[in-house]
Amino acid sequence: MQKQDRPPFPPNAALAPARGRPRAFDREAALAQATRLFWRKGYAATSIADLTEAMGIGSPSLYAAFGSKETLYAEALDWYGRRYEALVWANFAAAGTAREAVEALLMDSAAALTGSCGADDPLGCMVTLSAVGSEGHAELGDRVRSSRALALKRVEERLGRAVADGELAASADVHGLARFVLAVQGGMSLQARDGASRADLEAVARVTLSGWDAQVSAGRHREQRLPDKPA
Amino acid sequence: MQKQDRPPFPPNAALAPARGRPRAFDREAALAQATRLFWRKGYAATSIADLTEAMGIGSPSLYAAFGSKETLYAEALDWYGRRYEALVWANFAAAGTAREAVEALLMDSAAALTGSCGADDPLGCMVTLSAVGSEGHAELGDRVRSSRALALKRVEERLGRAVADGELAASADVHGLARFVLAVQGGMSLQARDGASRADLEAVARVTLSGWDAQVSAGRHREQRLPDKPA
DNA sequence: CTGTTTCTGCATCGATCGATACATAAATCG
DNA sequence: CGATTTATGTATCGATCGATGCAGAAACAG
Repeated sequence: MQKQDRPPFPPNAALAPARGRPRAFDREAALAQATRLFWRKGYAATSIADLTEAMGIGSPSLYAAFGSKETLYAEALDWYGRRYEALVWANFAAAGTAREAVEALLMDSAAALTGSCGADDPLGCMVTLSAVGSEGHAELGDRVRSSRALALKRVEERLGRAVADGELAASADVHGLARFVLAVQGGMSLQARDGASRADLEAVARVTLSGWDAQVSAGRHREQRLPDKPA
Repeated sequence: MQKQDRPPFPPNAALAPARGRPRAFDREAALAQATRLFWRKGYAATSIADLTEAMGIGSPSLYAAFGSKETLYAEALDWYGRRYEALVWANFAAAGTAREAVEALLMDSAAALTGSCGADDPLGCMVTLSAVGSEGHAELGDRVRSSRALALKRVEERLGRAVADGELAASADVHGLARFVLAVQGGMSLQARDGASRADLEAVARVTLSGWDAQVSAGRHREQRLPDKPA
């Protein structure tokens, strides 16, 4: 129902002859600014006037290029994923063991969530902290919820593989462990937004991993001989 | 700058003769409805029209009784604390050991955050999930941040006492452990808002406590003989 | 050049935002 | 009773909300 940014054909935009007056601003840079603003203030508290000021364009240009506030937010979510997802998930995916994957996820999160990667990015994770689903925007809400569900699925899948590999006991609560890991990561986002430092969050990660190690070995002990908690 | 609800003198409101036309609505019930709405939708996404409809009053009555949207939100935070804080912190405070206190905190949170106490309350913690500080309302932001900081201080204080009692090793990272426990609780709020069940969150709590037990004993082991992780 | 297409800046749309003015109603005081 | 005080209901305030109309500018095709 809304004209897209440059028609979809030809698929290679570089070959499009670009009819009409060319755009006077960098669409990518403007989207980056919009993303940072939504990230920092949330959807409802960010006005079109805020956006046009941060993006350095007029409102007709914004609507011509991005359609509406809702579709701009959706594009901002996509851009955020493309730009930041690898910071937290690349080492997770490359790790040889579930233990190392979780360690990478939490330690990399401690850095990314406190702005230790990008220069002056907002604190915490835009997707984790987004409350757009509670603000009456069902479509955007589904989007962020499914992103968060995907993260849970990734960890569950990795832990399931660890069970298949024998790294984790077959009796391990894969779903509970996955929810636990993402609960810690989500809590790190909340604390980052309140000003926790990278070192603060790394301490959280260390405690988590110590518990992970001990629980896994305790689980094996329990599996072999102990019916109750060790201490 | 704003007339309070009934003058502060005499201090006992029941003895006040109540001059003028009496209020036609239950202030407490109206505040409860306002709290639920702010809790569910957040500050920015909740309009005065939403509030007056939910509270069943006209806007002049709202302003006469509560001052402004900001002061109403502040009162809602107070009311939320009075009404729900004990659900999560009473058993924590009464527990004989730090281990039992943390267990109580997380298990009671699993119930409260999923609406297993009140009938149809919103999901997750209003204070934990409040983003009002990022939405450009500094005063309210300080309020929720200090509430969250108080929770951290409570856990730190309890863990510090556990170290003094000998329950935890003197080498235990009290700050990191406290941040860890609250990160898990915060993550539980996020997952509750996404629809996680009480059983889901209790699984998270169990994993956390297993790790706690194992880490504490591992810490003691390390303190006594082992320089590295057990497994 | 003319015609077509697309983007930009100015002005502004109707709707809704948070917040009130005002007249009236309902209570107490004297 | 009238005088005073406070709350309510209607109607509305100026400001801002998200979103556009429109004329001119800047590129293309012919």
